[in-house]
Amino acid sequence: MNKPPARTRLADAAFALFDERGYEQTTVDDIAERAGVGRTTFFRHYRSKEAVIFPDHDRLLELIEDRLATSSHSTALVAVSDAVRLVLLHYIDEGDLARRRYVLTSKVAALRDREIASVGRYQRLFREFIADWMGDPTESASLRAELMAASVVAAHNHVLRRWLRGETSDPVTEVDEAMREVLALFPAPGSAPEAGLGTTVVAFRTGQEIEALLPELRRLVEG
Amino acid sequence: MNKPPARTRLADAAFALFDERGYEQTTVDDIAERAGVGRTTFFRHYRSKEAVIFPDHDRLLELIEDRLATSSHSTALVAVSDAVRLVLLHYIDEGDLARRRYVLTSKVAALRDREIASVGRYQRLFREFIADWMGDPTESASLRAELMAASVVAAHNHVLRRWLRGETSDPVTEVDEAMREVLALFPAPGSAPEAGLGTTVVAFRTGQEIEALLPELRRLVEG
DNA sequence: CTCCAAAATGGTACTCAGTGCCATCGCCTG
DNA sequence: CAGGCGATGGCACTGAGTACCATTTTGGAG
Repeated sequence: MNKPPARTRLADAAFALFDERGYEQTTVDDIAERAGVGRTTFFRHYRSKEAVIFPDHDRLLELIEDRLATSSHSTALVAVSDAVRLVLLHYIDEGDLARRRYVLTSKVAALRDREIASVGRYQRLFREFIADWMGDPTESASLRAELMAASVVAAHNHVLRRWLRGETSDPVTEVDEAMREVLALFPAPGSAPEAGLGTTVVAFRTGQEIEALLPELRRLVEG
Repeated sequence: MNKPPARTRLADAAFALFDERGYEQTTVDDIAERAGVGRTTFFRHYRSKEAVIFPDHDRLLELIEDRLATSSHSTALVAVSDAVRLVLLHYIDEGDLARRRYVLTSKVAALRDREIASVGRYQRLFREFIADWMGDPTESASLRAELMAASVVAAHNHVLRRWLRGETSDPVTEVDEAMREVLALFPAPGSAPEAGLGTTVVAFRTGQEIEALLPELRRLVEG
């Protein structure tokens, strides 16, 4: 009966203690002691106390980066959807562990902040990728890239949280739907004018009659 | 010639030292010493080393909360735009200080994370406010609230960063424009049908003639 | 099985952020 | 002058994270 490797024992001990006493009330020494290991060994396996809870955040970043890298200009949006699905699937694979982490991050402000910061890095990747893809250095394009990245990440988080809370049993389908909804918000650049297929939607509020707006509408449509 | 208050001296000393040696290379003792005060006094004025750089993040949160609170159902979106403008104006008021902070957060990962976490709190406020405003507990509405909040915050950050980098001299106009663009992404639910005062016009870019769209436009306007 | 080298481990001492406590100083008021 | 009060400074403590070194364990190669 071989012991499980130290890394695993440490993670188990950490989560157990966090459940028992709370995150702040648990010291690294406590964790190491319960894992039957020296304090030094803890820091050798996990960069920090927080890192026990978010062990493979870096790997996840690489996963996204790789998926985005292997895409052509025409498949960019597919790559984005794929990358998002990849992240979601990673959490689902973790199963119970992800849910325990969620409980912790919901309670402990420091951990919530850390999580948000991680998400910020994902978002940055998406933003840069989308901006590159658009290729248009215009300020308006840049804003659109920012909005799109934010929406993509928000959609993912939304579905992920639903799954973590046990509000859905089919998160993958849901995230695909959510991504479709997000991408629908942002008209594919160039596709509408050229083919007459795409749809650009602009909404504003006014007191005027529809007929009074027709000239402006014509301008919008006919460019 | 009275000295400026300790709080100010501490902030000055901190920024000066961060510029000279970098953030991590500066200890709280260094800051206190240069400010000519005891270490205890530092922590009395700023909760942490990071807090010297983000002093009124809490006040900013309250500012947003207050502005959102003083709004009726029909002025919800105005409140959101206002709150965003409020935050932007706060940074602009800070002037050079905000720019120095930006330089720091661009260089130091820990500070960038902290900043992102702060933004996450703003976003949460907006998300909850928008969700309440929509009132619709549907999963689809919930997703839309999330997307909208993320977009609102992203738009603000986009313009703010442009101003911080000196890429615009009229950020307020830009943020208003950006907000209009964001709100245009999300068709206002129920606003058109209810009063007959406001008119929500939706313009599609499409291959069809405008006249062919009139029936649909009427339907949207007249509910 | 033995021996050796590399990897993993444990211990110790250190820096630094952050907290708690208590004594002190300056200043204002009655 | 006495008393109070807020701001300060010093001091000791906890706990995270780092650096270094000695020791043990492990996994091959012979």
